[in-house]
Amino acid sequence: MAIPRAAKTQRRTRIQEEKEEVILEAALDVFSVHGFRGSTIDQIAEVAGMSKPNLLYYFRTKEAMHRALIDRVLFTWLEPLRAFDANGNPESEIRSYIRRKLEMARDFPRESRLFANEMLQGAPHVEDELRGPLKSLVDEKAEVIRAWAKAGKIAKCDPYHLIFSIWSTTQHYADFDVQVRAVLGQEHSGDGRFEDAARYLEKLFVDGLGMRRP
Amino acid sequence: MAIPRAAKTQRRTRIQEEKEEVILEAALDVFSVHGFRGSTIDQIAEVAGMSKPNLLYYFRTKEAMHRALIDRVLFTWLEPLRAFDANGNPESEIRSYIRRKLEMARDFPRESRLFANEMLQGAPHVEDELRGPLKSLVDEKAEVIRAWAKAGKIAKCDPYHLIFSIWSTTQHYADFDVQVRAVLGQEHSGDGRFEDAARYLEKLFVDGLGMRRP
DNA sequence: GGATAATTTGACCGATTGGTAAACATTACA
DNA sequence: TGTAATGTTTACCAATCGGTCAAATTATCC
Repeated sequence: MAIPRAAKTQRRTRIQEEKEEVILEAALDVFSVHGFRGSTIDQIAEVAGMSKPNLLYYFRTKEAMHRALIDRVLFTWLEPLRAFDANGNPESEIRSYIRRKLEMARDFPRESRLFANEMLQGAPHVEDELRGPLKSLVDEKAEVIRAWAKAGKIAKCDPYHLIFSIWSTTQHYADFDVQVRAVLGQEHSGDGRFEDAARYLEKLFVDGLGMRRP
Repeated sequence: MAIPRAAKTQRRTRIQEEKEEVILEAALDVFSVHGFRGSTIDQIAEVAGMSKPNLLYYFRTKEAMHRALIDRVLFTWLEPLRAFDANGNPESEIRSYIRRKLEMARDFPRESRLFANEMLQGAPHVEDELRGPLKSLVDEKAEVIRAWAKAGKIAKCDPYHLIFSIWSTTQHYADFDVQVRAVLGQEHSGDGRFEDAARYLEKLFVDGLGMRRP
């Protein structure tokens, strides 16, 4: 008797772990490009190289697949912000945050697009996470930045909009990759644009925080 | 005999103009949220308040509707960049460009999201426009910025990444509106966040271009 | 090796998809 | 006002959608 998701034995089989991995990988491919509504189980099944009913054996619904994907990605996505250190040097913290975010845009563009799609649609599946854990984390880091400004370590600025602008500029290189490539032309077809962006953005934000002034 | 899109007489009827307007308005509502694949003709028809076959009388296919929408929006969307004046004062040009882009994010968020959706999907419908007209316009304005830098009016910087960063930061307030609202909390439920963003971004970029240094 | 549980698949279902045909209603214009 | 063109709707189509079911196959463990 087939009981999906191993309801009988609480432990997950080796096959389960492997197949769920394959499915989520395929789902990331599809969802990140077409969004939730625009993606079909058949598409994902084809990318995953298995039959549709087989997919539905591991994830009972399309929503369950999307949910699992979002949950997994959400945590690792906030990793760089979490690593933002209150005790560190402001300039190097800002620099390394930008660098890390750009590396993620370069190495995990699908994850970035998955979130972008979700945001564009009004975050119907993750609004709670935004208002809860995300807001808390941002509030905490905003307080750090505010404290730096109060201590005279950096110029005064709105910490929330600072964070927004770092998010948007870095993720832009993942989400709008086609546009960036089209505008830059084929001479930047390698990963050079990420290094150029890193140089430009680090300078922009460091100067913007007045950390380079005497 | 019904011939779609007035094939016989070349002129467009009053009714045609009105209905096509209504349809494109509804299509913008739907496409901007769900993307091309995720949107259905029935959805658009319901928003437009007419029957599905009636929609298809004016636009023969879903693609034709999307195409017409993109074409119309594309032109007005680049308006602010076109207005960027080589003979103007660098600081005020940058400032007003940022302000204009933020106003568009505030007043035309659907148009912004429509493009964002298209970019996320790899620009399957507009890649030619990106490589052609868009790239030309950006190349032209980039040259202006480079000339300013050479003349010592602003600090040296990569003009392409400067433009990218202005695009991304401003459009962020349209495309990621849910996230911005969630993080800022409900006390910023009005349009105040746009004014805060304008203040922050103008300062960031003006400082970044060294225009405030002695 | 055999029993038992876990996995996989083909056939199928009702709902929804983009789109059509033709009848019906309305408008514009002589 | 008559009539031809334009506009609208009902009924429908084949394809695809998310998802189910039972049967077949494979892995696991004693």
